[in-house]
Amino acid sequence: MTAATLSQPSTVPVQFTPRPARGAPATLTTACSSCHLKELCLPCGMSGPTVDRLDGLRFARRRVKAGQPLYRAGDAFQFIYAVRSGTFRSSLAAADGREQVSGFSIAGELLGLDGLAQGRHASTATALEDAEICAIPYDHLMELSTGSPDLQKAVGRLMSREIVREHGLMLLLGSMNAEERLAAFLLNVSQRMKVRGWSPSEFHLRMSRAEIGSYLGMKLETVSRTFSAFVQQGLLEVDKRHIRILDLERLARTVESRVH
Amino acid sequence: MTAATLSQPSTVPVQFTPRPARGAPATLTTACSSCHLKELCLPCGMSGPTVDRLDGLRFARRRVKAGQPLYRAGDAFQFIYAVRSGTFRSSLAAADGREQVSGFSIAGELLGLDGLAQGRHASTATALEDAEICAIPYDHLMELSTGSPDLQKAVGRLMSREIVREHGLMLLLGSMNAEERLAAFLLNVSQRMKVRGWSPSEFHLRMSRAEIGSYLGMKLETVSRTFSAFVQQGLLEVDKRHIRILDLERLARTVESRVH
DNA sequence: CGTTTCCTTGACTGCCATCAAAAGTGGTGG
DNA sequence: CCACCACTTTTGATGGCAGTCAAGGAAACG
Repeated sequence: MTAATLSQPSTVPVQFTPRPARGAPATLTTACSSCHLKELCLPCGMSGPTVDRLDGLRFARRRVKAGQPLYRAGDAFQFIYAVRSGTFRSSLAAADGREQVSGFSIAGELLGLDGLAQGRHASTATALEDAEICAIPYDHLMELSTGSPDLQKAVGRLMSREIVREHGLMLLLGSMNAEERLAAFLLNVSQRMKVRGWSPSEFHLRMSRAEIGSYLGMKLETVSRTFSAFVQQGLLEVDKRHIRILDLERLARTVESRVH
Repeated sequence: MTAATLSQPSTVPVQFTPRPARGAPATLTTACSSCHLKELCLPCGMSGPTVDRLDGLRFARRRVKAGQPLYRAGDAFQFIYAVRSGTFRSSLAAADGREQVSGFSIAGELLGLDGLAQGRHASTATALEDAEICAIPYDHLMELSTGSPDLQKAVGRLMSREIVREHGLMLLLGSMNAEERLAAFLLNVSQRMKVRGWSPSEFHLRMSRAEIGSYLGMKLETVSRTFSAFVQQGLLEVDKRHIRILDLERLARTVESRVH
């Protein structure tokens, strides 16, 4: 529920893209059932036979170089993308040119679902480091799921998951102060690292202070100051973008420490 | 992308509700094709034959009294709801008990899609005035759409629309000041009124200043002050919850007037 | 008619944005 | 190797917007 001028990219000159195949000219094809990321991409209770069914779906793999867009706001919606490696930043542009980061995606996560509503992507997704993705043709996925209630439900859950994710961000943006925001961000990153089998207490952030700030609704200086405050409180060790969480529990309490 | 503690209602004691049929014991059933709201509920390019197909779907109508919940966070997800009349407030609860309004729904709009991801609703929907809704069994809708690519796509678009809506709210919460927020809110209400054939320049708000503030991420006093400021600037006439927009265009410029 | 809830307005405070400067980092080419 | 540049990050000083606390009035309710 916001002014149309904010949420619609429709005022932007349409950039229809029969996109020059960025990266690989010959696209590899892969099968989901043999992918080592399958529990991450499709964790919504998809069981054996349903995953097998997914193998009817052959999709393209593509490389995206650091700084390159995977898709842009206004691009025609064709694919949903699964990140195989690397990190992406999704951002929204307001009518006046302001831009805001709306999310980060790492290996095993999906992006691009926002394009379905309008037939065009509402956001721009940019690689923060060299990355590799699976491009899943949405039409094809729909065909496959016709007649497969399981798959159909799984796709629905994927979309709903995105809605729930944004719910959390709204809570954050609407009612938290700087320390709570950054703590929530770090805990979230930590948990996603953990799910992937990487260390939940020590990781390398791929995004700048400014990008974190844009995502969390605060200025880059405030992000930096808040990192420093956490270090002083003994919660973190920070070396530029390398983070080590020293006291996860106290960090978690920070999020809920609305004094009032 | 936020801490799990924020977005998950899973820490809340499960409130499974074989809900006492609130309202009507005997549920009326209706057909979509004869509903005067059908262009509002399902505006995503659903054409004649597809709507006819919807008529295989018979669903319950239910009345909800002002102040009563339609569903609560944690309730098992069964239905998506179409508002026939009245207004609903959706709200999220953080782990520490803080609550935040995540949206308002008026006649012709859908709600409840957030429950799909977890099989339980993530938010609570409460009637702000006496209301009437259609409860559409999600399982049944899925069955119907199996074998109907059109209907399937339409459902997908509905979900995506919700994602895009939340995008707009994120932009608002992340980067606007008080005047911009309230202006964006009023413009949004105005447009939704217009779509429904009601006056876009004069309407009655069903929610309190506190609820508007919660939704926009500001305190009720600030909402009140900002209303007063708009009145002084000659943008609005305000009589409690009755609003008349005097200068829509200048109000729209307010939203984009990031001085910067 | 009393009680409660909602709204408005005022005074003060505090958090974070803004402006500014300096140090650190990485890449490029002489 | 080092000079040079562009960019990121950190830290300090200051100011403004909105939060907080408080009080009074208006409307709604039982």
